[in-house]
Amino acid sequence: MQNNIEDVAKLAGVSIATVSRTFKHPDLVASKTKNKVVSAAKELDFSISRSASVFQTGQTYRIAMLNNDRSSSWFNAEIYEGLNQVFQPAGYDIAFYQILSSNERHKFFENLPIRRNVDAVIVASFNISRDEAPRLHSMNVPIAGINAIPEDAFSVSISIDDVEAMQLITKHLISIGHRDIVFIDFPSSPKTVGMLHFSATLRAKGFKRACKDARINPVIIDIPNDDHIVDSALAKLFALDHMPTAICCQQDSLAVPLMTCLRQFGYRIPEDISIVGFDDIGYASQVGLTTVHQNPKEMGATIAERVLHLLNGENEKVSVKHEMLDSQIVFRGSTAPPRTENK
Amino acid sequence: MQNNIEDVAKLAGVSIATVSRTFKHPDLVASKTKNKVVSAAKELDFSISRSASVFQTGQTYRIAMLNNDRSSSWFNAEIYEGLNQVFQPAGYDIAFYQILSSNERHKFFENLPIRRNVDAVIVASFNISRDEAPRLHSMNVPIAGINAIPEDAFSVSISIDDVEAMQLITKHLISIGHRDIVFIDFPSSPKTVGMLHFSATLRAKGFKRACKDARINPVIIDIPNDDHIVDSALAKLFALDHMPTAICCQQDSLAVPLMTCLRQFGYRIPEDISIVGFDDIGYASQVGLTTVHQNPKEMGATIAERVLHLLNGENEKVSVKHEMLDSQIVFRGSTAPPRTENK
DNA sequence: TTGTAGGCGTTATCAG
DNA sequence: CTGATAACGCCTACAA
Repeated sequence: MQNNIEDVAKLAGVSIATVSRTFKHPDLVASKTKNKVVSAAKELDFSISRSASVFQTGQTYRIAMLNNDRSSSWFNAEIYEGLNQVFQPAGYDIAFYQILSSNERHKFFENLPIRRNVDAVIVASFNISRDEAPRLHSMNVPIAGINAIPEDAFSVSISIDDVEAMQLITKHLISIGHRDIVFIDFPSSPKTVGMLHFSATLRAKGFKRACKDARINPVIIDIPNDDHIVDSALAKLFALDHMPTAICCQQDSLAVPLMTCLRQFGYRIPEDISIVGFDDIGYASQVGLTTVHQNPKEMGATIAERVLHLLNGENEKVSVKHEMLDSQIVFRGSTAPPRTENK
Repeated sequence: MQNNIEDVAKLAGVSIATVSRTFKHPDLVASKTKNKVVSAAKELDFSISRSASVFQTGQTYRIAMLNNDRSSSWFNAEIYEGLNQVFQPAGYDIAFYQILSSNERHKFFENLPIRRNVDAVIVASFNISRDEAPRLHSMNVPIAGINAIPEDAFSVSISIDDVEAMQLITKHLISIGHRDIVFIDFPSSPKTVGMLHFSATLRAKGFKRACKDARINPVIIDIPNDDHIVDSALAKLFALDHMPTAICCQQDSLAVPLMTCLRQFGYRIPEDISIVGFDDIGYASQVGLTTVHQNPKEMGATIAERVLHLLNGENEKVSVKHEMLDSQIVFRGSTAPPRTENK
């Protein structure tokens, strides 16, 4: 049904080796021969079968991306896009492996279904444990980390400093006069204890540090990370004795709708309440949210390039094994000095 | 370096055929033998090489997803997640092909690099032309459509009725008394003329129909679909003689931040302005946006299941070739009768 | 229930 | 620059 390399060879009047070379090493073939082969291929609607060549070369041209969240989360979707941008042209496919429960996690590392079936692994935003790292490395392929720890578990890695970033943006609030600040956190649910996500913990830590430095008592509101984060957050905020003058959100995806809802209830932002987020998702700039910028798409693309170098044996091109990106705060209209200053 | 099936066979004291069967057809192997093989495999850290078995069977276990937008757009990320949810457990990887320019598009269909290299193609939210359809089908694999036309170009397809949905939600505004409604559209830019996206066109059409039926002059604002949609929209709105009493947005991703910004400028929603969107992204419920619900994740999963049936030759299980989903409007707090009614 | 052996389509080696 | 041929690792008749 599908024409193979032999059919093309026959039609072009050359050997199959020449056909193969025409596509894999065009420079080794006389251009006249090349033309014959190419037009024969076109006539027969022939393309090289990746499965066959991949099998022959021993590579798989598949990359695994490991994560414990939905592939459609802002962070993952951006990472995926960055990876794909680099890997796709190089002929690699990316398989997204979602590991939700610690049970799934255990099974995954136990059986390692990707062994021999991927050329590299990208671990995105989770911390792998002391015994999982060697397990991954036993596959003998590059293991890359994006916002993942511990760094020394990876062939290459890139991350932002969640602690520092949240500390800095909290300091910003403190600098302009806020002392009544609430941090809204998504703590680990029982289901996710010991699970992969850790940025949350680090960001809370950064908030606490900034408060401690300023001798402020850190107020932290815990809400479940589900579809009702805004309702939960509002409920807990309204339950306080008084509204804080500033709110620090774990993520923009909470801060953005929270802004809308607070305004709906008559709170002016930033006059009555300042609010900051974390991530700099597209909406943040549109609604004027002060936040910490990160660019997961670029992180994905960067890591993909490094991994590609490793796969091509160009290890010397990977000058940086572990890159820690600087925190960038983006100041927009959602923060201002507290009104109480005017008293 | 990596142990192959022969090593396992040797260690387990069986033939390679038995090892192969242990993994592919466990029921054909005596459980005692199976145990030997499994433990030998575990000892040698062996897994079946997908590349090799895939090659042998002639399948590729890769699925192509074609689209003309970023893979990280809400719609695409959701579709991908739905597809992956079904395809991943079945052993298929999904490769996302982004076709941005009509030049890329032409090249893609000309060379069809995925020929022989994918087992199925998923075409998401674009219309393929009369000559592209047969080209795709010449690959002899299932071609599936999600929000794509023409329906008869696909082996299976699923879509929502963009025209009807936008018509209905516009009617809702009209029913509660609005006659001064603006539709904010992202028309085709010169770059994307003849390109893949068509929902935009259909939604605008639905709006116009509803207006026509009510003998209202449709007011349509065109803005470029870039990173500044909210600014662009606001600018054009403020440029009107007067604010409309209701705004119809092409997508929630415009409506959500627009709500925030309008509130910031003192407009009360829904008292001063009603606003509706389209998609029902996560934020829509959080900020209380009346909108048209669609669930691309589910659409992806549904199509993936149908495609899987086709791939398994279970054609009889695919009872519905082309499914048109009902439009569902979700009424939330962003719409109310216009104030002018009170006059 | 298990073993033998041929073949899947390509690439790489080596000779010409 | 081109051709012949041996792998690559697994799967599946078919035979035992």
